[in-house]
Amino acid sequence: MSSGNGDDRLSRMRHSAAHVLATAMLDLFPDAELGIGPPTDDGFYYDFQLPRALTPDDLQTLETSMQQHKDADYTFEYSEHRRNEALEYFKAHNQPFKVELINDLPNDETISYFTSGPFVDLCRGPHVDTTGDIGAFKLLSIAGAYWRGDEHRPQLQRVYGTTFETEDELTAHLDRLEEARRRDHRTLARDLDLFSINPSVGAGLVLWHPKGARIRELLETYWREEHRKRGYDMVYTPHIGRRELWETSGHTQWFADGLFPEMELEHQTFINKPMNCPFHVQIYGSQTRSYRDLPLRFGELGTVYRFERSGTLHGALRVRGLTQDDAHIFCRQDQFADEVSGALDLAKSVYATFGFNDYKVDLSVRDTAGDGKFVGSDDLWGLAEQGLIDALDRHDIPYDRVEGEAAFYGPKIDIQVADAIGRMWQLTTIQVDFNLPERFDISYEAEDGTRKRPVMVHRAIFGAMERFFAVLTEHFAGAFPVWLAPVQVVVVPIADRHGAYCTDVANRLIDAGLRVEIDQRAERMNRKIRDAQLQKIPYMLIAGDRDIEAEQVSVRLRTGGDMGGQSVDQFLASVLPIVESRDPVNLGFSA
RNA sequence: GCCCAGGUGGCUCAAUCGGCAGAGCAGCGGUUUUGUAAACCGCAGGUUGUGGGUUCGAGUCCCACCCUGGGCUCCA
Repeated sequence: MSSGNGDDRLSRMRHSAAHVLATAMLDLFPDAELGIGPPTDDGFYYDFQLPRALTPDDLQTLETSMQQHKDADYTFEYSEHRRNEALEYFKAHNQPFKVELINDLPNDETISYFTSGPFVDLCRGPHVDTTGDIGAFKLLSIAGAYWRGDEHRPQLQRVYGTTFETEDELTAHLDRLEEARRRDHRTLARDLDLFSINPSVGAGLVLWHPKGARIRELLETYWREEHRKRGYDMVYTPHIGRRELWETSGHTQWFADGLFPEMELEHQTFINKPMNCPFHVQIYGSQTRSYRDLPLRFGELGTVYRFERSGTLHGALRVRGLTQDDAHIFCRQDQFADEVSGALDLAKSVYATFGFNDYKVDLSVRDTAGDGKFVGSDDLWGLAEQGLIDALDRHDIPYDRVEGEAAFYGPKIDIQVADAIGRMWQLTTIQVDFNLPERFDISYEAEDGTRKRPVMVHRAIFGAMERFFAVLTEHFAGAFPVWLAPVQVVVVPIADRHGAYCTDVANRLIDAGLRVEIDQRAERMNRKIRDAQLQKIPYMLIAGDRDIEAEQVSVRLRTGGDMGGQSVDQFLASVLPIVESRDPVNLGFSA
């Protein structure tokens, strides 16, 4: 079945390829039990229960067999069947998963098969006409997957593959996968000495090395500047706090799975904070607030700890200790749409700074079912949702409404950005919360002298420093913009006798505020250039006899190319403006 | 957590049937003083993830644990 994936020709091909994969699998293992085999966004998979674990060699065997079934050019034939007949057929063929699927189909649903040569599958279609119409295909990987995504059900072996109309398109897709591997932040982090994750420290806990830390510091400075401009006040709060605080906030109830174990100290129980909000609420509550004070915007780069299951950890993208670029805005009900709008504005401005030109917005709301996953009254949820919609409309931002994905305390806007090779990353989240103010009983004194409840907006723009840094690393493939590059310039003396001149050049650049290294190693210039290239240092300034004679340096860019001789002042005049403007791509020279 | 695949100097990898743990890069020492992506010679570097077991003998076989990776959202 391909619902939700479109019925276009490519999806039909992929869905059909999944059937051919199952055909080949039954050749290899006649006893294979079939799960499901749908098309996906860029390929297809099929799940199987098999007598033994698949090996990478099996993929080759399966591909060869698939090619034979494709060449046989079987017609995909559609047929309809009565429920009893279908149940008997799949029972007789020892396909318990198919039997379960049929049993779960609504009574009025038509039960249909698609037959292609020797293979019959319970399937709604659609398919291409014949197996020969499946384009260029390739099997990619084997993975475990629970039947119906439920960890309490049997685990099947999933084979992933992909299909494109032509060999060229398939090759291009495989090249994209290769490009993604080349950009992997875990590899780049080691090669560029940015951060490490060390089992003796703990899984999911990031150690920032000097170069990574330098980038983080620059990101944080930028973040603080942007927030101060927009009326945020910075706060700091501790890493641990009393458990009661989290009981009040609801985290011990609603977020229990994510909490690190408790610590007992002098008859009090503490936990590592999984979120910063209760602390910020305490700061709000530390004095009587007037309607005139609102909105109050408290920002913090707050490090929180969340227990993530070991299998879900991934480099710096998914970790157990993360620093949220968090803020909580306390405002009046009539202000919160403005505040959400302001946060959207900030997000757009931040994306532009990093060259993220494309993004997608989800509005996550409650299930209509509700089913006890959410707290708070219907009225408040309705108000919150309307405020988010108003803010999105004000920016003319299109969005998808996602039912059931709201936070337990309120609806939210999530933004995914597309990186340089088109992959989507969830960064920003903006959440309205009528619940915490209630639970912590915070208020402000209104114009009419009554006590009123403020509304809280939680929001993170980068999301978390660890994750954002990983995304940037992959987005830029390690070639960070000049303003972020840990080392912006390396000065390369051609021979030892040029060392003093190079030191002088480097000092002038450092005085101008650039991050500079001199490569004084007893290596040839070619080697120094190669190493600087591999470190993706934006500028190499080379100086030998000719340069000293002309009181110049020879400029080389990491993008390749000798820019020729320049005076240090000329060089600074090209580079300083792009550092100042935080240009995401420009190196300041036309190559 | 679960399934599968892995874990051998800092990194990338080798080691036949269970029989002396090896190479390149990085590092260190020396020689070379160089014009736009890797100079040359040498040295050092290991409790093979951890713990246990089998064996005359374990990187290799068995058990447990830890960590890393691919997945566990797409529902005929």
